Amino acid sequence: MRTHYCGQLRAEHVGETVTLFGWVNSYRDQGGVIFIDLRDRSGICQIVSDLSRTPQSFPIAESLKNEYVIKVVGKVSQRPADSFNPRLPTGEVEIYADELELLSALAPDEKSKDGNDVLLPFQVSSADPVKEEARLKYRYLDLRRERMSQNIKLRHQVVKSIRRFLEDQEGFIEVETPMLTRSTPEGARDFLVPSRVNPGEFFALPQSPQLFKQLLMVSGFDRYYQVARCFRDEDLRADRQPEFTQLDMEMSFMSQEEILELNEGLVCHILKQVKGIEVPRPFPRLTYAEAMDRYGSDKPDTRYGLELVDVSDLMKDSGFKVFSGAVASGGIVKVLPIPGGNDAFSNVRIKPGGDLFNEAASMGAKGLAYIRVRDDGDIDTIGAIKDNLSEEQKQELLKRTGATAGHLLLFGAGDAPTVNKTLDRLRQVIARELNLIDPDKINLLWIVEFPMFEWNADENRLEALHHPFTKPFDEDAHDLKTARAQAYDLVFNGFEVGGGSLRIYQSDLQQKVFETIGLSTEEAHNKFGFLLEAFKYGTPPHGGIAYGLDRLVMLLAGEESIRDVIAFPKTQQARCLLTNAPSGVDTKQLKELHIGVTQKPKA
RNA sequence: GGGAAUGUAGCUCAGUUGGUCUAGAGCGCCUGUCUGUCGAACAGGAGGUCGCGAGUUCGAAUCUCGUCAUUCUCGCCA
Repeated sequence: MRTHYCGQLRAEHVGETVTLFGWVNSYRDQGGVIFIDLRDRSGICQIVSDLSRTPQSFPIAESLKNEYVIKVVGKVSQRPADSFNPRLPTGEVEIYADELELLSALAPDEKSKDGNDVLLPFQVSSADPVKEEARLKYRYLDLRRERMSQNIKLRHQVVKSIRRFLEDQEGFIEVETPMLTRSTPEGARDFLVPSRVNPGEFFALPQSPQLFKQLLMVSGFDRYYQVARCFRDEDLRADRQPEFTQLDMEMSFMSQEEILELNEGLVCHILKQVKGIEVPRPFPRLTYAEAMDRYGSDKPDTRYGLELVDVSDLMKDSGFKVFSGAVASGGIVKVLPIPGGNDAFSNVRIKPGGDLFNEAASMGAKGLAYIRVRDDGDIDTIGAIKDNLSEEQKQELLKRTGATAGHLLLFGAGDAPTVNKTLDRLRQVIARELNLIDPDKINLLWIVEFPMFEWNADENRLEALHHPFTKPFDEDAHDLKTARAQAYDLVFNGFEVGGGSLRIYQSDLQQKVFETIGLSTEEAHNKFGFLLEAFKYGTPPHGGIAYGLDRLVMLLAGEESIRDVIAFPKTQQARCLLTNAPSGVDTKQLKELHIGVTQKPKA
């Protein structure tokens, strides 16, 4: 029976006989004495087998290799003073192996000639980078490595601290909701699951437990939470997987203010418990309008400045047609002022074909105008701008953008969404290049007062920005088209880690919202009939929030992809390299499900 | 669906304008030496379908086209 984890042993254990189990992390044969670094999930400790002191374990010690699984029984000893290892928490002690038992060796390499070679796809005990393909194929080995092991343990700590806070401190009740549910309209594509029992019909995997958690409020649970798996069949990104985890919450009888306050408490609790970090409260807030104005984004990274400046009014009468034309056709002109940008960014990079130009173009910008402020305070730019800028306009521009010698001003001109997207992107690219981002900083802020709706040009209609159950501010309810929603997003260093809203609980208001997005009563009943029905029987005012747990843990772990905080993630092609899912299935299975497939699966 | 990067030994990479490349290095692996190492050291050794398939060429890791995989990204997605 194991008596300790490897990483627990300290000087206080000297003299005790311990039994350890673990993997050989590294192995150093000195001839007459062999050192083994034994690893388990808690850490590493040094095992010694000595020809003179522990002759009975020596032959086995000699036969060990990295990643063998062994059992060790031995006495904890103080290390000789000159061989302490300060890099290991257990570095003051070592265990003399009275007994060594090999529990599991490595299989020999098939290509080995004498059958002696063993082969690991990559080194477990080293932090050297390994290509992601190999890491995913041999994920169980990748998870043995320090980095991933830490990340998964951190994830556990985060979830644990969430449960403690919500359950013990705030009285939340965890309720599970179905994984087999019905296809939801709006939003992302569903993963469908055929029903054998109901030929021709399909379940959908939940994109989120949204409707169920509202029903739980109708049921009177008052405070619900769930660590919920969600599924969306959309293309992947570094921060998007087809299955991901939300911390899902819903509360009754609380105002937006109260909900935000409780959630600040939650997030602070997590940071304190997991990282030992105190974050000042209340978190800063930005309205959606202000965030778009100052940063061009509803999830701005506020760890650095580089704020945008709207100069539409200044440029509307400009002789430079790109600017005046943009304003005349209802668009805007905004500036990204970059201190020191004059030296840092060459014209080649800004002009067509340059990387900054390409960044802008990828977001839909047609061009990238610029002004350089020289050391003597005069400006450099293309003739078309310079010739059409009066001295007053020039001075006003410099004043408003705060531009001084050495500044580079990058301009976005056109429709507001494109300008904002473009300058938001450039802002991020440039901040990274100029090292303006302090990686140790944690900036949390709420974005509030989202608009209820957003124009969908493709479908030529208004669309709910959050979802159609979001409650407008009471004072805005008379004109829903322009109303602000009681919705909020939590932004963490430029990532949206959470978002939620108060929900509509009056059917007449809900009806009006459906009308506004062009949803007929009949359609609404087809899609959400069960929810609307539920609301007939006494519905508490309620609201909630959902956190992207993977993103939150990613940020806390300092990783750049949620794949690095998910034990078994998918590749960007939505495949699992470990199990080789998805795969074709037997025609027998398909027949039972009443499914015909028109496409042959990949071999 | 579009754009981009990458793919050479188990891993990480180098490989110039196509020509001693009969493809190298570090780590790992194998054999050996060594009684205080801890990124062990030292000596020796094995290990390659240059992702795959066509093409150009006297000659291709290198050029062209296609294809597959991994990643980033636009669209998409809250």
